[in-house]
Amino acid sequence: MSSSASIGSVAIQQRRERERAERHQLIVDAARQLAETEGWEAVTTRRLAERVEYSQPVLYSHFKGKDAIVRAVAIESFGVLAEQLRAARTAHAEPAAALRALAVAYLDFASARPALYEVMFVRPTDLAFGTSEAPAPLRAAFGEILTAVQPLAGGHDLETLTEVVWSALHGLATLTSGQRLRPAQHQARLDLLLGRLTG
Amino acid sequence: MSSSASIGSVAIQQRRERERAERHQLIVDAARQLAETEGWEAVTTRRLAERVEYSQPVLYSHFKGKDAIVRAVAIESFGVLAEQLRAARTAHAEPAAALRALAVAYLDFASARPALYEVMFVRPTDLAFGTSEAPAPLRAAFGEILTAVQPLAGGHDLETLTEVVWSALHGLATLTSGQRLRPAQHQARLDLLLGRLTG
DNA sequence: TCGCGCAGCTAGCACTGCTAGATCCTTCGA
DNA sequence: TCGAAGGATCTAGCAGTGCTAGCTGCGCGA
Repeated sequence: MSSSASIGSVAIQQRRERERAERHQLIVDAARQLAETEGWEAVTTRRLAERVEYSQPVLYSHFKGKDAIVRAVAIESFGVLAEQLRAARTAHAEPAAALRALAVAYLDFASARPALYEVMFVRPTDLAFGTSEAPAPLRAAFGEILTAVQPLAGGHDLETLTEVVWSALHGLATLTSGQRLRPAQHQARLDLLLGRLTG
Repeated sequence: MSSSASIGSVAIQQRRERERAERHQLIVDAARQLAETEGWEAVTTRRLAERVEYSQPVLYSHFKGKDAIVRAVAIESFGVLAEQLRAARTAHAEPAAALRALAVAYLDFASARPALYEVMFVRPTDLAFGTSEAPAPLRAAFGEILTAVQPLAGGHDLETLTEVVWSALHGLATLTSGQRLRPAQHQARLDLLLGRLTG
């Protein structure tokens, strides 16, 4: 029966694509998990292959190289961050409170998930940012900050002010993670920053 | 003649120590030069050894490991940055102008010498910072920012405000270097930041 | 001038990212 | 039902990494 045979081949191909997609995600998950528990220097192709219970070359049938795997983790993480920023922002009606909650959420993400923050913002990557080619989760994360800043922009250019706010948060996040700021003054710094930038 | 012999041995030992110190500096210079021209991924022990015209093991008689060489470059660079910040700050009598010049000098350093800035502030290192064990050039660099901020601190805690200013500059520096901010708005961001933080 | 001590080298280990080529298993057509 | 074709997967290996054990030969002191 040629008809059932062709139906079968389509179903089989679909199943294969589904299995491939699952394994693709398995690799990304393993990389993220390994990085979060042991740091990015522990993420090697051999250890990754061992985790997903396949040989190394399989990784290269899914990704062009190790960098592409790391990039996939980064893009996924932008989605997580965007979601958390949104939750924090929308939990407050008052603009100043919303921005503050968003800022706290941003810094919490950076300190709670340093490996993810590192690969998203610190490690030099060729991820497009400003352009329209930037991945959607990435634009979403920036959009969250922008939305929170908007009601407080006053006479300033919204996008410029957003860039400044983001830069300051990023600076606080990375210097804090590098233990270069006095931990006890964490909240005082944030208060001072937000009070001055959007007072 | 035992006296001349012992004098000779002292002189010889001094010469050896001098030569060792010169070679020590030669290694640090080679590492810095290699990093600035080809990036830190090009700084390998083999290429470094080739540059200084010795075999690899010689590096390990001077430094505990590759990390120690990189750290030496970082510490040296803190001295350079501190000097440039000082020059910019002392060139202006008016406090706001002095702080602005210092900020511009900071961002210029980051963009003109990205490899140095990276190893000083971006790469995760175990360099002590807040403590008194921090290397002198490192404390000097922070002190320059603090001195420039001081006249404009107003009612705020000086050290906290300095940390915030530094964080914001650091954020601008790293996000700019990663091409994540709109280049054309560079000056607008700095104006906005300084105006708000120390207005 | 001789012998010692140590500076510096050669060679190699265990690891890295990545890939060529062999192998086996699945699927399809006769 | 069976053989052949195709592709998915693995083994083995390359060139490079940081680092070190152990040999060698030179320079100094007596």
